[in-house]
Amino acid sequence: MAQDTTIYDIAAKAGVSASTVSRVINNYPYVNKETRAKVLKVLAENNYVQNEAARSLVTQNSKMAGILIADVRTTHHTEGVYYVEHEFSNNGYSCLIYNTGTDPENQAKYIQILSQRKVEAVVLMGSVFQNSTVQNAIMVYLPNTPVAICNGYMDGPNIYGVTADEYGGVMKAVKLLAGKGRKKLAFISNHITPSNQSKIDGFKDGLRLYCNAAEPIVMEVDSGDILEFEKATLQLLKNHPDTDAIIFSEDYIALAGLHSLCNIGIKVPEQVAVVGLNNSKYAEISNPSLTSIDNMLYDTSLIAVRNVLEVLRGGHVNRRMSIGSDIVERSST
Amino acid sequence: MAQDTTIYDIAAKAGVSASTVSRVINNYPYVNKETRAKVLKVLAENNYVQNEAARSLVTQNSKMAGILIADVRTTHHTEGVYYVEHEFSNNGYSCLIYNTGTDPENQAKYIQILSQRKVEAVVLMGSVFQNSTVQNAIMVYLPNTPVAICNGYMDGPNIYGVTADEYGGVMKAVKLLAGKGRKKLAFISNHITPSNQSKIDGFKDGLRLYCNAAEPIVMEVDSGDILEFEKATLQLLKNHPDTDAIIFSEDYIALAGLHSLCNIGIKVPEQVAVVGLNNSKYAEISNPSLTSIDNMLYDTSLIAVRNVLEVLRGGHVNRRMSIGSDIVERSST
DNA sequence: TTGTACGCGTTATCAA
DNA sequence: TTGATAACGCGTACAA
Repeated sequence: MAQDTTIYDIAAKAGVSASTVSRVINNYPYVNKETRAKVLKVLAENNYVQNEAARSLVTQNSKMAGILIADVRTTHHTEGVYYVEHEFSNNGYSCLIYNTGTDPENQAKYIQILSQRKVEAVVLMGSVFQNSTVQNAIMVYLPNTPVAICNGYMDGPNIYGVTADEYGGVMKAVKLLAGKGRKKLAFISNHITPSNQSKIDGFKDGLRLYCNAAEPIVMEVDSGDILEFEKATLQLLKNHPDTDAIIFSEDYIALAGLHSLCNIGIKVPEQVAVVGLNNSKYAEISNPSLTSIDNMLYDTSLIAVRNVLEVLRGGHVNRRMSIGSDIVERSST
Repeated sequence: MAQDTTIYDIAAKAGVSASTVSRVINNYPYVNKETRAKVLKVLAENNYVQNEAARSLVTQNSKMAGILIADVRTTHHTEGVYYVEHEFSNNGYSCLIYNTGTDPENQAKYIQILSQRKVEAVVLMGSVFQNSTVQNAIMVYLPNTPVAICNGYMDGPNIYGVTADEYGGVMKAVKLLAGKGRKKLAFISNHITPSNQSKIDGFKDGLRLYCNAAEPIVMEVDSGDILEFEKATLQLLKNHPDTDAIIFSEDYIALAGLHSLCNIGIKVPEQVAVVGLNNSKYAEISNPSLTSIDNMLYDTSLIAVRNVLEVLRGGHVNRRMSIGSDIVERSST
């Protein structure tokens, strides 16, 4: 905040009224050509910029959108933030971003903050936001604001979910591994979100279908420390030495697993096959490169933004969308 | 935007005036205890939330900060965004984030947008923003707003730079490699930013000091495609088959290099040592784990925010700060 | 084609 | 301790 020049200052210097200045700024048709030129000149000379707070107040639209993410550092949704911000930006919206953590109460707090900031649309990055506390906060504080949730679904007249079929993706991975003769498959997951739960379900159902209903070995490790996943991998092999394939709930932890396997001299994929999930950019440059289930982050993110933008335009959008999820085979299987 | 309840609605329901409601909301002292209780009750019953736009307009402070980053997907500053947002949030500020790309004109455009949104502080993530176009835009559009630049420096009364000593960090790496008997060192860099330039300078001066002024082999690859860096690594070895150590300007491209070396059967570190830069979380789980120069992203990000927050509090802050940069040795050297 | 007057939802200054 | 009233900077009927 400074010695900001207002439309009144401009008006005075141009010898017109404030409303005329406003008309010029907003490209109103019926303004005298010379008047417009004169005002534009003064506007430029003074580096005038509109005060968005004032504009918002009278027009009742903030041209702001909100992005909520648990933690930009650790979730693969980080890249999604780029697509979402970029698309909003291209449509004239500025994005407020918040790292909310995984606690529903805390997440709900940010829903309220978004309402306070009068954002016109919201995108929730990831299924961590798929919980009743958040759902309720939306009902109370943002009942008329289109809210999209990436990789999740919640019931609500203004909530638009778009999910990747991770359940089916993991099943495909199981099928692939079974087809390659793997007998003893395991699954290692981090923090249980709805998304991770459906991956686990896909794993179990996959075993039933493709592995003669072999007993599902599933490890859940709820930790932010990557070392814990290296330990878990080793522990898994200690408990089940005949494991010949491991599917991880995320590429990042698959890489950690790969690292610990390599450390104890286990050959990948000869002895143990490894599958990640996200198809992140790190999967293709790891050693060995990582076979990964692609949960279509790019597509789900983009569809999420476009859905809320379409709703803002008054269009109709399906409240629940899902897209297929493929597997990208590389050297680790 | 909806059927928002205002302080007038609350006032009416509580049987008091709007100003009293405002006083309660803002915790003014001289309000009758029972009046306050009554107002608070009505406030809660109606899920009242303040309109920030209106508040901003009269108080002349937006409680918003701006974060500019070239591309959250591809710069290692992504993690910095977390620290910056988190710290701002803890101090009551909401963060507007924009992906600006590397074109100075475009970056400057966002400076203007930030001014329009009346942000109270700005953090620029990375030395890509260290250019005269941005510097000038700040002078014109944000002359009184504290601006911090992470890993860079620009002259200006309200610009606060904090850099890691990457020059010295790379020199240390050269020293380490020379100490291990490496004779033929090379450096591969991506897009030339001021930061990358100083890394290259450190490389050259390091060779002069520790490698008997060996001729510096430097490759610059300006591409967003990671495959180009794999190719560059192979090309380097073709042109200089006796290369026995490569320093990369970032971990991510070092990992790509590692991958291509591995692919053609070159042993790391036996035949070629590899050093990355950033000390990212991927360095410790790669195969082999990656020796990396730590440019203190956590520290520089946090110092950047804290500097602008301190300025907002009226405190004095050095406009130019630098912190040491260490090397973390792992299996790749 | 232009200017006047009012309102957006708050906080701040007065008087009472 | 409380309530009018006037800003904050802008957009927009309405009148001219």
